Amino acid sequence: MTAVAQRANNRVEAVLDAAAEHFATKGFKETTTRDIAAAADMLPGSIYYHFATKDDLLLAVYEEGVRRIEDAVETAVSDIEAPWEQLEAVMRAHLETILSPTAYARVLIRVLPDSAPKIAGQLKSLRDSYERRVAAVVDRLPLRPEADRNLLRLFIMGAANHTQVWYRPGPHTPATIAAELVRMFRGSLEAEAA
Amino acid sequence: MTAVAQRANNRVEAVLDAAAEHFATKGFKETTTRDIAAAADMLPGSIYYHFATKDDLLLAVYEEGVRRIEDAVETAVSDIEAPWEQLEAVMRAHLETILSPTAYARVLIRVLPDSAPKIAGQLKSLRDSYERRVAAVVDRLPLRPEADRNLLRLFIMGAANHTQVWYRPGPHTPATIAAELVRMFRGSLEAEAA
Amino acid sequence: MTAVAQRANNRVEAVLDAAAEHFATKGFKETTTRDIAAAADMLPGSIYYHFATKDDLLLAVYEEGVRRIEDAVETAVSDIEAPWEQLEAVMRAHLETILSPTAYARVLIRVLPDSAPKIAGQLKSLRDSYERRVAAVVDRLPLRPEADRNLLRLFIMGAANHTQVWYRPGPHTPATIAAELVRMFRGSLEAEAA
Amino acid sequence: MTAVAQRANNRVEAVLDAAAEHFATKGFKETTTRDIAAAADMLPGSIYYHFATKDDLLLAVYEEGVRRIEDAVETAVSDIEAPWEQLEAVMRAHLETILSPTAYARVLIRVLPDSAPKIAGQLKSLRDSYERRVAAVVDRLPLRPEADRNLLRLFIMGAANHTQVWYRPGPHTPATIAAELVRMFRGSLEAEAA
DNA sequence: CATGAATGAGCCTTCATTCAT
DNA sequence: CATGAATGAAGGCTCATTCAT
Repeated sequence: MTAVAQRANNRVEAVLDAAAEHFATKGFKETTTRDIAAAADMLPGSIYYHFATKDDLLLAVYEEGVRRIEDAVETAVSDIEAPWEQLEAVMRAHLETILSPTAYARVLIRVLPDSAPKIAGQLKSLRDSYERRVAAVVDRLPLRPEADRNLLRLFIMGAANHTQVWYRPGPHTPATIAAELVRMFRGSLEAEAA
Repeated sequence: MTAVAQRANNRVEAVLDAAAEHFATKGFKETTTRDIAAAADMLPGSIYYHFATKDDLLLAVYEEGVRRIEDAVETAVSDIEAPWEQLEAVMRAHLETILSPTAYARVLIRVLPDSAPKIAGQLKSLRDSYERRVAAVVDRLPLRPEADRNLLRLFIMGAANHTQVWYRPGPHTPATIAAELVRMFRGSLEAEAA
Repeated sequence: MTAVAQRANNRVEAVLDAAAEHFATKGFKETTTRDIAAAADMLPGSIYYHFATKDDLLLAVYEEGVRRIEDAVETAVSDIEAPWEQLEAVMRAHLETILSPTAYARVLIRVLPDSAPKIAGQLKSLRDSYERRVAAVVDRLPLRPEADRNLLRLFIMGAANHTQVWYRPGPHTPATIAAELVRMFRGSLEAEAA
Repeated sequence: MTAVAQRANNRVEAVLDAAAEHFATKGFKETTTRDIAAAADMLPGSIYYHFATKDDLLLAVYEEGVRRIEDAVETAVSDIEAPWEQLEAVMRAHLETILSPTAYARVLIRVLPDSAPKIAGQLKSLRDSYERRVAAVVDRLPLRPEADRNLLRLFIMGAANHTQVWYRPGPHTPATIAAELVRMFRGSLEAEAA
């Protein structure tokens, strides 16, 4: 990569970082393109050299967010075989990602797809893509016959994402929260060992 | 109440209903005062006869929303003594309220307090007020010693509120969801009977 | 009409007048909505209370322009029976209208339909409507058999509209120009009297 | 001319061709410098290596347009002596040029001088230069004493230029149109042979 | 009580132009 | 010669809010 291309990438990334940060913190509508430009140390019009519309910017942030959280999850899962331990690893990676100061994945939770009606469909697809990855892990869990696997997934995701509202650094860490979360469900739902 | 005052109230309520509906469905920023006026069958300026600002409208909706959900919970809890059954009743009332087409309480979940920075503090207080009511019910649960009561509450609320994103009328109802939700946690956390 | 409605109409007309004046003089793209607002003694946003878009404004001006020039032509033609005299009357009315300081009809000639791609079709329809009215008059002319009626109409309209580029008040008036114009074509094209 | 200078000329010509094409088709304001750059297979900034401003580009196109149409007219007129036949040859050359897909001369008709206020004077001069050449031909016509030579010229030019609006390839060609046009005026205006 | 025209700050976006490389 | 990232003024449009009636 040439020095020029390097710098170019840096600027795009700077814009993207700034956008992610603002979207995650204040919301999509609440963020102005001027906010983003200022945070990226650019002038208002300059953003549009790199992104055609504000919607496109959100889409790019979403894509990067999904890439990051899927990567994190994939890595976490890679060398774990036991289903419940796998779920815990996933939740730990999930929480670490959506609670990290790096904003991309936080946007996935904070900004609802219909904040940008024109691209709502694409945003939903991105969310779904990730959700399916998590579902695959849930699907491997050995559950008591009467358990509703679908509800389990929805409850767990709801509980996990809600941390974004209340979590502050303190005694609990993403890791301990993930452990507790999985433990609570596992206790009632795990199939009896044969 | 005089007939005139009655009519006045009707207009205020019409505005409030319209605002709640739109806030719950599209979000605060995404809703224009014109949207609300049109839905209340008024002209744009007329809203300001009843409410000084758009923020005030949101505050009023929040207040009404808290009132309603607290009422629902209070009623649900009133003649149940057993702690876990009480929690289930609370969750049932909670879900029925935030999933009901009547929009007030839905706004509590959908619209984050910092959508309106100037009144964010007041909005948070209102949310907290309700959250404390639920906490009181959680506090009565007999839990195993190692269980984290605080996390339990946050997980449950997260899981419950998340229904707003995925719930569609179908085989599950707020009642069955509440039952499942409480059952899952109870199984792992309930203290052994003496 | 109430006094209020009267004032309202006045404001709409003021906007329309200002828009017509600017469109006719500087062109559509070259005119800013701020120009129009200033000329109508309003603030930039105020125009949008009356017209949804700048395109709509152009459409309204076009409509009024067609209405005026068609009225003028209709009146001119009404009590004349002789075909060539009728054509002269039409051309006189046409020239008086497109050269008058009142700008509406001038816009029809000056602003091409594809200045506003989204409404180009509607603008063309409006032009065509008028063009057909003129064609009806041309169709009544008794011409030598070898004459091309269609070309005649196109030449006459071209010559007439071009006055907008060169005409300045002076010895010639719309009336004398119309007379000359028709005379030039009539001499070569009129069918021999039986 | 060196090979380098040759290539340089090629680039200038490419820009000019692209500009002419776009100005003629969409208008001056409606064309962006990016449109032109793209059509010339360059990057946005590169145009400015060859032309200082967008206005300069228009000026250059105008100049080339005048050069071409004057050349065409000069050639057409060169070996014809009879005045009316000369006029027909001029009109044929004129129409062929302003209707040809090669865009330079089309711009002269399509883009009004005050599209670019700063150079409007120069653009008008260029137009006038050509107009005078045509006037010289009209001046040679033997006309009846009462005919207005000036109006004749203006009518003819108006009718001819208007073809740009309505002409589509079909039964008529520039040549047949020119013939008809001159015939129509000649019939009424030609002085009686002595 | 309500109106509805008007406001004006501010938003997203465009685009001719610049300039370091 | 050409690049391409960046500029910054300006444009069309939105919308919470005001106010005379």
